[in-house]
Amino acid sequence: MLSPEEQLHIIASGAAQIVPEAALLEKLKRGNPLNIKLGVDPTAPDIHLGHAVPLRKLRQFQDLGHQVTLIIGDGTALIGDPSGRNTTRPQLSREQIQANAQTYVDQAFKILDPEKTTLRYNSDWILSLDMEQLLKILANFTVARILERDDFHNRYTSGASISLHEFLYPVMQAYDSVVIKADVELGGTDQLFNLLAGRELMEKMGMEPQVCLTLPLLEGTDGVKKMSKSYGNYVGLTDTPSDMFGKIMSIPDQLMVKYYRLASNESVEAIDRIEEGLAADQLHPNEVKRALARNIVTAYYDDAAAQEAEAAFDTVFKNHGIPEDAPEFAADLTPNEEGLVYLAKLMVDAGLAGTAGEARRLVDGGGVKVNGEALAPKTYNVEPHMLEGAVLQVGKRRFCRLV
RNA sequence: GGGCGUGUGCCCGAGUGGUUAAAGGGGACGGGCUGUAAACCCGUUGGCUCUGCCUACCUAGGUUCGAAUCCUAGCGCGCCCA
Repeated sequence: MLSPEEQLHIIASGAAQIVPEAALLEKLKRGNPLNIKLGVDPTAPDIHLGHAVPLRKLRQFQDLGHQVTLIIGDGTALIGDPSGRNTTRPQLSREQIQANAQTYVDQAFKILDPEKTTLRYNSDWILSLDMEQLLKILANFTVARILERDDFHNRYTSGASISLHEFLYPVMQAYDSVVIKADVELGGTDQLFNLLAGRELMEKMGMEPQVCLTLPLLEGTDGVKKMSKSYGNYVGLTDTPSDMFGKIMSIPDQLMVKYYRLASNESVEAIDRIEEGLAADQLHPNEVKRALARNIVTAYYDDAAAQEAEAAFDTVFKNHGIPEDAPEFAADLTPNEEGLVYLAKLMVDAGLAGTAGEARRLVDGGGVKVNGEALAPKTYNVEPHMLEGAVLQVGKRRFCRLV
């Protein structure tokens, strides 16, 4: 068992803020397993590394001997978290919520230790509250307090609508903490208000308040915007090992340590050394990034998969070879009257280009290769024998084997 | 309910009757350099077997030889008044 101070060092790694840190140390010093809470909205069916950040932090707590309560917010989802929104969220149907929750849980247990995880659905207690109980809870909050929230404040002052039920979201999330008697609650930095509401409510209801731990938002592979499916800059937990490896290799160098802390399985001690090594120019960034990519692939698959992914990566990008798992396409090589095959259309059919015009432009830009040989500009029609069993390549990463 | 304004390509944003498939920027994609990073340089960015044709500047009509540009109505958005 690590000392409370050592535990705190690990817990604080990568965290944005711990409110209040002293209280967390106090709790750790008692030596009992703490109850760590994370509430999730069952709205996002595919999880990516960004969603996984708090899950990884929970896992660290588990590895330190603590217990986790994962709350599926199927009750609060009926409200829809107004965080960061400037409009009211659509309310999801019960069936949709149920399906999303299951997908989420399946993926979450790739990270969490099931032995130390309690799974709760907050509809169990939220939807059975009677009016008397609800009023008692609501009496602990003031309108002014709730309006302090940035998003509510902005919407209120700008004249946008706020439905009354949205006011209840932070209250219900806070009530979750009361029900499960949370010691610590995790969330993104945008969740701080909700987490603090939990702290306040517990205190007002005569309980020891929870500690709030926020985690930074993880930037996506572009290194600028937060990781999100809609920005197309995400690394999905169910991505293939090769994709996962390649996407991680493409992140900007400055993000490597952050990814290590928030998205990898590496020990905090080792990450501290890597950070120092990079700062002192003693470690080569490319080696560090490779190790990071291996680590993350290993976390979601295994060692062998990581090695294969790295080898495939080298084949394509270091040795400019052709990957073994290139998708195959049964091309129609029937020539036209001139005895040629219109390549631009074929590329569209094979999924290598969106339109024939784009394919033509790619050819003109020198981005299209047949068996590793770049086509000359204007080569939109080629002789059929050139394509038989050939490998078509667009750019560095798109391949297609014709069969 | 009344008044004013605004609506352009993936996004922002010029253009205000005629070489306009629409300046400029961002993003994205391709090439070079490299560590598939960043930075930098170059190119592309409506569709089509393309020296041409077709479709486009919110939608529907209209004026005109000719409209993204003018007119009318509708829709969306913004501001002001009630």
